Amino acid sequence: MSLASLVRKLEQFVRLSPVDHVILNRASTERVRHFGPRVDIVREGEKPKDVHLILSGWAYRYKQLEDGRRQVVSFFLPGDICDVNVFILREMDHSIGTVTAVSIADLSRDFFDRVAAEHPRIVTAFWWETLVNAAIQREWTMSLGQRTALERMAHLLCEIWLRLRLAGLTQGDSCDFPLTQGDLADATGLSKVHVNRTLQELRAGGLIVLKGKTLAVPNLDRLMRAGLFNPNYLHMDREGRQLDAVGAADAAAG
Amino acid sequence: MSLASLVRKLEQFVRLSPVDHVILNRASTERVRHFGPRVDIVREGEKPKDVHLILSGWAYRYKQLEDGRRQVVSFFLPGDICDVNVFILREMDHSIGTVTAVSIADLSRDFFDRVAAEHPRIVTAFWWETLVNAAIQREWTMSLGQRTALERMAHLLCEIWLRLRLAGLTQGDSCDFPLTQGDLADATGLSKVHVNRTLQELRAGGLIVLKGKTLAVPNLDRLMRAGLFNPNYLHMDREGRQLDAVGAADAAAG
DNA sequence: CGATTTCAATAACGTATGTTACATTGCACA
DNA sequence: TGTGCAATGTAACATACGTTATTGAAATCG
Repeated sequence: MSLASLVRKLEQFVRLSPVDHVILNRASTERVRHFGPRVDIVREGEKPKDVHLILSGWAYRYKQLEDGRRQVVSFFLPGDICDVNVFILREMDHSIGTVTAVSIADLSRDFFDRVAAEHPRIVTAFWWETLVNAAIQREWTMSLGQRTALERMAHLLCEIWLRLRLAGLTQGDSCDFPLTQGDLADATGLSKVHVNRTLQELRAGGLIVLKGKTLAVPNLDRLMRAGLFNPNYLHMDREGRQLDAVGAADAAAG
Repeated sequence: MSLASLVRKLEQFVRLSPVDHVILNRASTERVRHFGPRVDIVREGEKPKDVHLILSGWAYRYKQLEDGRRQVVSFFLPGDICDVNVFILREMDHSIGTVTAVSIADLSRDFFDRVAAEHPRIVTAFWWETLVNAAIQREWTMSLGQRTALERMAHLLCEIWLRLRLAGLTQGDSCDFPLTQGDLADATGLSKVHVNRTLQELRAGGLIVLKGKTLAVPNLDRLMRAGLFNPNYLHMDREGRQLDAVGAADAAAG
């Protein structure tokens, strides 16, 4: 639909010039594609051709073993960029599939070359995106290696919540939440049955309200404590600006 | 000691010019520091100031929970670069510690700015490094989420083996291996006891010979099968050049 | 609008891996 | 050249989570 989420997110970190806005706007309207829900956008083994910018909808990156075991290795929310500069690699080592209907803009190699030469702020912003995604992946490693099922689930929900909030996609204490328990199982490395048990436990503790495709987080602090969640790895701050300020601004705006 | 491993590795992917070599050589001799074994180089919460290039020795990145649970999220081998452009972030979200004695070269922000402007090959090579590290982190997510203890351990050993080989640090079918079972436990998310059981099982199957600080892999193919290891994620190939060619060249040279 | 499939919920039972404890080996250093 | 501490090895026991199966509730669709 729009690149509002991307701009909102990047501007938490760097101040973009009016020209930068024009550049990003053009890049995100030129080559747009639409996909249905539960469909593959990119398959492991393919030659990466473009960088994908999620304009709307949810998607995930996943890997699969020959025997069918499947791991979701990251989620893409609106405003996320799949992988800056992937096209220098020969083939994809993972697949990307949609959760909901998704609109993406394809960013070409040329686009990046031009940006690199002429728009240093955007370059910095993209490096920020790259480094944060790396940090998220490390935190998932931490979760899968050390956190219990309950902690892991709480942690994941906190992360998604904060990322949505940064993109301007939460309303008060609730948000759209299109993931099934199967998706959560693939992302947390738990069985579907145990995901169900774990969600029940979070509900019983009043930590989440999850019904249909809506998630509410009545008390983020408590959920964060349950997930041993330290938001530092999301690097949602510019010099002199704290995470709380972001949240407060959001609350005031919404 | 030297940047031979870095250059060897990068040149598997891009062909660097003589000038590029000079640039890298200067960068890696200007500001060198030495550390003892089992020491922290960087601590979570610190302001990142430089990018670190490992000249010699092994190190790891790790994260820790308040109650002490600890996860190694990646290993650094000679020739590895810790995180291109980290200095744009406000604070480290993880720590870096040494396994053995380590020599590192600190690469400054200025260095990257100059390289970006004048040495496109090096930029491409650094992007390759960045993308491969991201792919490795995803593969660890896969391992921790889906692979059994045995598969996980076999997979990790394959990965380390191939990375060492690419850096020119294997001799025939064996290599230095300074990790303790405790390190392996922190990296695989298993207990030390189960790491021991798992190594015994790999030994019993003739998949590894691990004694003292030396690892031998008598049959890489079998170890790869045991770990459900697909080397694609390491992207050890340039157009028209296959992984096998790399291995063959190495065998011939060694 | 009924038919069909997907998703969520729950129960009974199984197991891979964790925990605690202690013995043994190896290696750094006095 | 012992002596002490870290690393490895092993056993007995505990448990968090997986597996299989069944049911009901919601979406989805012809």
